[in-house]
Amino acid sequence: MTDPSGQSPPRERILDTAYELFSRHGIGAVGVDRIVAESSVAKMTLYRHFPSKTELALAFLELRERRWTRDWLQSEVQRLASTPRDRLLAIFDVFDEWFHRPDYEGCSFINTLLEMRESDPLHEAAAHHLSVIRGFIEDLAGQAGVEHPEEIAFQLQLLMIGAIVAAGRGDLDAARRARSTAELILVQDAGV
Amino acid sequence: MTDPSGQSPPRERILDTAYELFSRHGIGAVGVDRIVAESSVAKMTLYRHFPSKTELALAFLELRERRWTRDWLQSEVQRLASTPRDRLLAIFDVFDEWFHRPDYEGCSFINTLLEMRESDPLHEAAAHHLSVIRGFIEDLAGQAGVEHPEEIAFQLQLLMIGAIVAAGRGDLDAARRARSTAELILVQDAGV
DNA sequence: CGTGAAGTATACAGATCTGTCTACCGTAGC
DNA sequence: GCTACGGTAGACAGATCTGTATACTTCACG
Repeated sequence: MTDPSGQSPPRERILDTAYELFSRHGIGAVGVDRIVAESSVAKMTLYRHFPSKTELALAFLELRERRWTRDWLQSEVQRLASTPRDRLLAIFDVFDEWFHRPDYEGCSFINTLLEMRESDPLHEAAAHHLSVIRGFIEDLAGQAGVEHPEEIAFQLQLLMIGAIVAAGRGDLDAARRARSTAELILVQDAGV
Repeated sequence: MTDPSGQSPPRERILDTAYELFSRHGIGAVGVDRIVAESSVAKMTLYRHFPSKTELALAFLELRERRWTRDWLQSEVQRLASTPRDRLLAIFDVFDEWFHRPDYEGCSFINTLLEMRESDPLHEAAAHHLSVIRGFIEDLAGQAGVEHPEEIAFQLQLLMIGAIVAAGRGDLDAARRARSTAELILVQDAGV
């Protein structure tokens, strides 16, 4: 993991630094030079491991999916609730905690999707990572035995995205409020 | 309006061009030089009317509120439906047409909110213009006699924002689908 | 007239960005 | 010991961006 001098290997340091900076400030707003400086690495080393900034950003989005989507969101949802149905609602409890962090950074997938033009590989990648999240919700909905898992997942993700943007505007209680509409959606499906 | 040679005054041409480019490509992605070129104006003329690019972008957001929020969204909603309650739902019909346009450009307020860092005047301005839209929805909700107009407006705007981002990802039917949850929210309020 | 304001055309300063090039260093493995 | 490779340090090319400076034209208005 770490070499004798106590440092992680260069590729790992680069990606870690890119993760911190890209997720906090956005991909476009962070230059390669800053990543090089803050990861204490030579510029040539970065370009040896990642042929372009775009490739580095794609690796960042992959890492974001592992750390944010899987190791945080999915993991917390499963920790907080035990039944699939409760877990669908727990998404909004997890979001509530997230929004209230003093260093709330927003969703890199939404930010990247909107920052990059269509046909940009980063735009496509962000869209993909968002659809992975929807797949996760759809799985939960399926396990919960709802009538139309795809539809439920779509509607819940609308609320999640709306809440994330609202939180970026300063509505820190957006998740708590979105949760009540999420409940409504689940009740409605059960009633059909 | 137009001078003898058939051209609008320079300030108007600049703002029109900025409107087209900023709303389609985002503020950060469009340089002052391109606006200068496409509005057939000298660079000094632009900086005579707008002291900085930020001021020009603020004027663009104001214009966006007039053209998009007032002259298009509000106007279409009132044209399509006659009762306040129907008008709340008509928002999503108007969005449906919007999303299906081949040149769907997204919401400049959301884009700017996420593109600019907090404390940036453009971030604040975008947040303001979004709250104006929520005020419009809240007014309609009040006229519709719902129990909690502020809450209804908040929830409907969550759906609107979620649908706009989903449309940016390619879900062109996001508005039509969001509409059904909007109906649910209104029914729920009526039932309390 | 003739004066001053507004517009034009263009060059330029200064910053920043991505990506490349060169020269050097340390070390692991043969 | 030598070689090959990964990393370092820093300069640099070339593009792009905001904003300014300069010199010329046009035209309304007193």
